[in-house]
Amino acid sequence: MGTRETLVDVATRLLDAGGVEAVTLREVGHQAGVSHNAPYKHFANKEALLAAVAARELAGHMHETRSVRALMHNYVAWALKYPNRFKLVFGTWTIESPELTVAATNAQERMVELVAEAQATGELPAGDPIRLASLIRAVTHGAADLAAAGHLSAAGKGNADPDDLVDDLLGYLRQRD
Amino acid sequence: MGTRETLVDVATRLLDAGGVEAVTLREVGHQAGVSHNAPYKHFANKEALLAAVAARELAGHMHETRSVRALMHNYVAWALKYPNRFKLVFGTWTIESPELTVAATNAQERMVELVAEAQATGELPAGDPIRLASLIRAVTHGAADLAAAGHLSAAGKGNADPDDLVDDLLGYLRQRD
DNA sequence: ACCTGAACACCGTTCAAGT
DNA sequence: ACCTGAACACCGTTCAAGT
Repeated sequence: MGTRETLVDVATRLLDAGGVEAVTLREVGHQAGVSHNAPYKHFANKEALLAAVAARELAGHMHETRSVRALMHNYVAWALKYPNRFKLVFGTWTIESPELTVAATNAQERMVELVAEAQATGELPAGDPIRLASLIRAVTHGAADLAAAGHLSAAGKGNADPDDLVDDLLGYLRQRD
Repeated sequence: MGTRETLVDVATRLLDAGGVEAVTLREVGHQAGVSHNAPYKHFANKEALLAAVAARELAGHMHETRSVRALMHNYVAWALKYPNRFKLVFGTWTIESPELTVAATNAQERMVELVAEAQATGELPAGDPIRLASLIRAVTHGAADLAAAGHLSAAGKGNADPDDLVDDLLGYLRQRD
C-alpha cells in the first residue's frame, strides 16, 4: 500500500476516534511510519488531506439502492455510525476539491433518478424531481445532523428518531394522490 | 460594559469574520484590551467562551413569531446571514452548558406550541405535535445547513432555496385534509 | 520522486505573582 | 476579585538538505 493511501487511512481512523481536531499532521505521519511533514509530499496541506478522506468516504457509500427510502435510511445510518465523517463531508471547505465535487454530484444525480422512478410509479407526487429530491434530502440531512449532534432528543422522551422522520415525510407525500 | 460581555462580543465578531478557527483566546483578549489569558478569569476554557457566544445567539433569536412558517423562515434567514454562528450552535459540544440547554429547550417548546395551534385550526394535520414539529424542524435545519455549506445548489441552476423547500413541505402537509 | 530534521510563528493552558 | 508575564507542550507550515 502506498504512503498516500496509508495517510488517508490513518487520518480516517484518527477522525473517527477524536473528531477533526484529533487529526494532526504530526500524528498522521507518526502512525503512518513517516516523518511529521512527509504528508506535504502527497497533499498540499492539512485540508487537502481531509478532502481526500471526505471524497473516499462519499465514493465508498454509493451502494446500489433500489428505492429512495433505502437510500435515505442508508444516509441516516451512515451519519449515526460515523458522525465525524458526516460532519467533515458537510462542513465548509475553503478549497475546491474536484474529487469531492464529483462524488457529491454523482450522489445527487442518483437520488434524482430514484425520485423520478418513484414518481413514475405513483409512489411520489408529480413535479420537478430535482426539487422533490431536495426536499427529501433536506429532511434526511436535517434529521441526521440534529440526531448526530444530540439536538433531536432534547425535548424529552417520546421523540422520533431520524428514520421515523424520513418515513413520516414519505408517508405524507404518498397520501397526496 | 463588563469584561466578560466584551469578551463575548469580540469572540462573536471574530467568529463572523473568520469562522470558529479564527476565534483565538489571544486575539479575543487583545481586541478586548486585556492580556491573552484574562479570559480564563471569566471562562473555564475556550469552549466555555464559545458556549456563551452560542447561548446569547440562541436567546437573542427568540422573536415573537405568529406562525410556524414565520418561525421557520426566520430560522433560515438567520442561518444564511450568520452561517458561522449557526454552525457553532449546532456543532458538537463536549461540555454541558446549562444556558445553552435552556435556550434550546425554550426554542423547541415554542415551536411545538405553534404547531399545536396550527393543528387546531386545521392548517396542519393532526397527530403528535412534538413529532410533527420535529419533521418541520428537520426540513428547515437540513435545507439551511445544506444551503449554508453550498451543498444545495450543487446540482445545477434551477435549484430551490431553503425557503422554497420549507414552503413545499407546509404545502404538502396542508393538502392532506 | 520521496523523505528527513531543524526552525518559525502560532496556539491553549498553567502558574507564580501582582493590585 | 481580576489581571499580567513567563513558560510549557503542542501544532501547521517552510526550508535546506539528503537518497
